[in-house]
Amino acid sequence: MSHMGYGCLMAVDRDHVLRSAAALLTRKSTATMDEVAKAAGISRATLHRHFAGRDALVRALEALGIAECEAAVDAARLDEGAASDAVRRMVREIEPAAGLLAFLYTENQLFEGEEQHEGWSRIDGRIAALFRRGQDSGEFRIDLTPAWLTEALFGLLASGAWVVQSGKVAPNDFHHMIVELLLGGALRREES
Amino acid sequence: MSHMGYGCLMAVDRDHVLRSAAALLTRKSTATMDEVAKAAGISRATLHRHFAGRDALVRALEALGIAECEAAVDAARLDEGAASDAVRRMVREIEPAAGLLAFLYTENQLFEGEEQHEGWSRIDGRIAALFRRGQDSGEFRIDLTPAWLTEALFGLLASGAWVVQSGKVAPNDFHHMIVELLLGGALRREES
DNA sequence: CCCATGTGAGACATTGATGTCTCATACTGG
DNA sequence: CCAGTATGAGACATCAATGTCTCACATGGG
Repeated sequence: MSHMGYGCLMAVDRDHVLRSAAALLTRKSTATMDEVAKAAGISRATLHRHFAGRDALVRALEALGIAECEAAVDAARLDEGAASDAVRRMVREIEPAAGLLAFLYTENQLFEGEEQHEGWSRIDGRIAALFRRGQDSGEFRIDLTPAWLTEALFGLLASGAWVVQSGKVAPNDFHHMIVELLLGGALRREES
Repeated sequence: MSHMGYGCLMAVDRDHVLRSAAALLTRKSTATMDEVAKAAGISRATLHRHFAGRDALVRALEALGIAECEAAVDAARLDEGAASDAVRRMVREIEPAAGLLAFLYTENQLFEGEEQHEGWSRIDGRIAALFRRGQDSGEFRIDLTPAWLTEALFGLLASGAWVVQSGKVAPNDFHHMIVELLLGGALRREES
């Protein structure tokens, strides 16, 4: 059926375009629609048929980022085992999306007055709940609020993505850098 | 003398415009030149007489940020006393400029191909040297590189500025949040 | 074979920000 | 009072990105 074929093809292409745009905008956040189209291997006309304008593209990327974040949070099983292990699993799962996250992180600074997507609130809530669980179990310190720890996590993910992209640190160190700084800090531990 | 008066007045006004622009762009990084002018209480023509274009304005803001950072680093006396105390002093000194830093932090993501200002390299180097000193003295752990700790510090400063601006945490908690997370991490300490 | 549909290429107008210019006005020092 | 100067207001051109449209081509199914 033409309708079936149409829908499937569009979906596949749309996803491919979205991935290409994410990869490009992660590196150059001011890329033109022409550049985005070229990066995806399609013409600007076709790009505009998929996403009616740059705004729609960014919104779609935001939705993709939210979906990947939520999937990562699901896969990390935040309510199982030690809270610190859950944090490690989460960073591990979210690492492939760190570049996209970094792009959306700065892009969100533009959405000044507008309310942010509901999906972010949900993800923020789930991660904050994990930090709160760690505090209740005595694993995490209580003088750093869950809200701040959540924000700091996203900030460190963005910083990590950029510092890896700039070549200052090896991609393999990404997970260790983020997790160890977030959980353990820079000070040397006496124990262990 | 007209020349004297001219120079002095320009300098004062220029600094005032720069501060206003920094305050506005910290909140709305995409503000128009008209908005910047209005925020400074001058006309767009006069703004353009001080800074020939948005690019020049951003460069001037970058120079201001570098100057304030360097002054903060100087005032913090990074090579005196315990490294962790030096970090605390530095964050304390740099806190007033955190908003401007956050703006420049995202703005630098646009300068893709271009080489960054030499001033940043100097500041990065001085801060990285502090972390290295802390490692050499056994105060800091050695598995987190000074380069990463430096980048993470700037990332946390930007995150802290935004989270305070959004009202999610109190401004008074800024210093404690940044320093304690950077130095101690989220895990509870057994000692002390 | 023929038609439908997606696509690429390009022309064209629009829009928003910006750079530039002129002119009238207010102030300041001599 | 007068000259010099900075300023504000606004007009105007420019420029880049974008939205929109048309047309030709290819491909795939009936």
